[in-house]
Amino acid sequence: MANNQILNERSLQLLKTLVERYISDGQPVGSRVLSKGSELNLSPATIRNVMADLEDLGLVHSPHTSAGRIPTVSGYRMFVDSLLTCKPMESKDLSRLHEGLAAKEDTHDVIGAASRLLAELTQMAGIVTLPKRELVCLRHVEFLPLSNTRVLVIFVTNEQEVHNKIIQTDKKFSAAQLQQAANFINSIYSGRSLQAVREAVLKELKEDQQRMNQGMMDAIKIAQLALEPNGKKEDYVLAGETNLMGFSELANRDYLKKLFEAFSQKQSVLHLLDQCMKAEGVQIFIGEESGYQAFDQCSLVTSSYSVSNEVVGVLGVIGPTRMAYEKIIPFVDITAKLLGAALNPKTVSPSS
Amino acid sequence: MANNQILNERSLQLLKTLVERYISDGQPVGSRVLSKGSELNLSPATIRNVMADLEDLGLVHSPHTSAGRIPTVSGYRMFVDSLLTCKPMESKDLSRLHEGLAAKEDTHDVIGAASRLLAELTQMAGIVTLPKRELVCLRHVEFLPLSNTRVLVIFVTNEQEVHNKIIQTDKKFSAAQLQQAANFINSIYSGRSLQAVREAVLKELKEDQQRMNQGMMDAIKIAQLALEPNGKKEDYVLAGETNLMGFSELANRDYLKKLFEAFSQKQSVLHLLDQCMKAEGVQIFIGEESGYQAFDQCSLVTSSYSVSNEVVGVLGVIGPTRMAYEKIIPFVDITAKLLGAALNPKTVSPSS
DNA sequence: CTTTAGCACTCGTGAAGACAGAGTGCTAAC
DNA sequence: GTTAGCACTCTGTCTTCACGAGTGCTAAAG
Repeated sequence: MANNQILNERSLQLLKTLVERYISDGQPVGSRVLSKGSELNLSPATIRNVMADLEDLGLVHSPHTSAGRIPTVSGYRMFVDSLLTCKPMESKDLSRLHEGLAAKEDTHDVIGAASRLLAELTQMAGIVTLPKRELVCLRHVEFLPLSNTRVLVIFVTNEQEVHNKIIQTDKKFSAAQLQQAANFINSIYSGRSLQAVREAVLKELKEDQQRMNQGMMDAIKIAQLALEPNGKKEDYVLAGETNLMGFSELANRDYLKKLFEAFSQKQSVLHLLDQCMKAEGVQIFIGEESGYQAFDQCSLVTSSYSVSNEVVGVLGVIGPTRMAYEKIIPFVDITAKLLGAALNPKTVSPSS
Repeated sequence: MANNQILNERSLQLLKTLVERYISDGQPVGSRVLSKGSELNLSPATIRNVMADLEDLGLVHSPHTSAGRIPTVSGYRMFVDSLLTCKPMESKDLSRLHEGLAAKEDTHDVIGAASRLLAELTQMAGIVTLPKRELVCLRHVEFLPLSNTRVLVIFVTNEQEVHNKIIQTDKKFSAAQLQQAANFINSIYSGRSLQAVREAVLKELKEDQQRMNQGMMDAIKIAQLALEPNGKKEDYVLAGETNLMGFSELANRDYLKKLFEAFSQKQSVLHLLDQCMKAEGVQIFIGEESGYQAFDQCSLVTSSYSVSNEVVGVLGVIGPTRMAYEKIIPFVDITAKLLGAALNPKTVSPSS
């Protein structure tokens, strides 16, 4: 009965116009409007038959007997995967995007700007993960003594980012000793990616202990502690969450609460975004597909972004399942590319 | 008619129980419950007379003819200022607060923890401003060359905080020159408050140009740029905003949207908190008193917090006007003191 | 076999009316 | 000054009713 064969050209065409119609109006679509709205000249009665088939296949459903149909998650999925015709971005938006991402000093500022632009131009929520630190080059490191055996580690990556953490060493070092250690690390490892440095340091620790003097040993040990995968996991910058409060389909107070709690918990969002990181190109979660209750009324359109051909983060847009996918998808895609470009290290300063 | 004389002991007592009752039940309070609920043995009819007086004075009002009374902003104000009997904190909460603030490495972690505790223990929203940087001691500064004439400035304050910014110098410096400049600044100014350093630097620039060699001049100039009041204004950490979505009096979707927009705009919130900074001790804004539409359904209970007897920030709780002031006020007060203590610089490491 | 017209049926919405409950203001008595 | 009593008012809830929209089914037409 629910044979796929039944999905002939005509049914698909009707599903497409139904979804488009529902996205633009937000009302369940009845057979009458569909009859007039579609190119095919079919009577409402015929359409009703087709709709019944689509309903059997789980692509649409009726909120109640005498309402029109609305797409189910599978319906949206089919629409997005095979029926959608993307619209090019409006040039107004494109130039807004360009100017918004230009002329930002700090990486964090660029990320924040991207997030805000995503929100502003879609009128939904924008989200951008901070670029993965691992793949970024070490430029300079600094160790400062705190009380007892605690050491403040500052490292500068790429051009402009500064990170810091506090480590516990197993013995007490003076400022001078730490300075020396930092000099040593800088001279050897500066310019390599953090990941590469960590691996090199671990290798040193295992293999070549004989060859080194005490100072070098200390330096390596401190470096090893400093580079330990950070407790602070990846993070993201969210913007325009409040836009989501305007959508009637998300208007339920309890649901909104859950959603916003998920945003501030961060953890489930990060997990979702992590999945998107693996896939190249635009990735879409529709409604329940995300697997998180808090998002089952939302869709998430994401794309990973890259710096020097290496995927370092994800950005996206969160909105109600009823969103204008045909505009959002190319928009997210382009924004990801522009962000990657904006983050690309500029002419690196000569190191003297 | 609206003579203050009319506010005799009994009226005040009734206003007090009315407010208490309304705070605990959330329902307009009628003369019958008030008659039973108050110590004074008065009939409902008498109470109605008193209520009419209170209404004339603008301390209570009726949502409609046949509902009870609810306090107005002035009513709350009078309650808070002269009628309130504070309850001591529950020891359970107190110990939760102690343990929650202890054992945090980073200043930012402490602030975050404080904010989360405020939210958790009150079931409303907690807010804490980052400590003012101005009054904090410079410990170490570092200059790194970027491309062209841009210099990355890193400074470490107190024990554990690291800040950074990028400045434009008027000529190009080599890494070595910058290193020298940093050494110079560190040796002279380390240990003084940022504000003091800025003043000293400006003074040097104006007065003693003759006495210095080129290197010192450069160092001072760079320092001056680095210490320029930062574009990044003060900031705050908010927690538990989502708790606010649970209150029926804030349940209006448009209002919630405005409120959350104000939170992410930050600017009006910062302005409010700034006012609280000036006043010692607990400060309260009830409803419209804040002067911001977005908060006219909310109350804000704040207290400034101090490090080494110097006010450096503000913390507080945001909730509906109908909140348990008698518990919240001492709670905010104590939290502020504990936060101040937790931020107090511990035994500073010998700078050997 | 597919498409269409016709019709009875269902469901949600909004207006209108009835009614109980809560609380008031006023008046007159204590 | 305080209280009891009473008429009045307003809200919230429930029911009823009519309406509109849209369906599913059946039977006729192509």
